[in-house]
Amino acid sequence: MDSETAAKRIRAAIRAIPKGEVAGYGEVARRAGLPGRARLVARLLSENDDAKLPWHRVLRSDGRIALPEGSAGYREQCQRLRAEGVAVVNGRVRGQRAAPTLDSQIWGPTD
DNA sequence: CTGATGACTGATA
DNA sequence: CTATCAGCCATCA
Repeated sequence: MDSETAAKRIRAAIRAIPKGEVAGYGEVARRAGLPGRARLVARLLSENDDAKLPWHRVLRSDGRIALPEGSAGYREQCQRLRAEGVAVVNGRVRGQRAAPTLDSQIWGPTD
């Protein structure tokens, strides 16, 4: 599969994240059919230019904002998440993990 | 080809 | 809880 397809799948996976929910890089990559490509997802977000892409719903595996605290992107993500009803405290999303909340919510229990 | 780099992850102490 | 370390993948000098 070429990078174009991979990127397309990843964007689709991110777009599938419902408002008010969050997902981890690894989860997104896995659901995009690209297991182990968490860093690829990160690279895409760093280069993404699609305003329709809810990149702010993508967090690290520990439920933390991936961007460095104080950076513009960090504040942007925090703000957007809170605007969607996601409780963000000290750069961390309310909840111990990010992705697990999805699996049964978005993608469905069976999968 | 080799090594460095990054919006990463999991294991271990 | 934080700190280190070792994988991992794609890209680039």
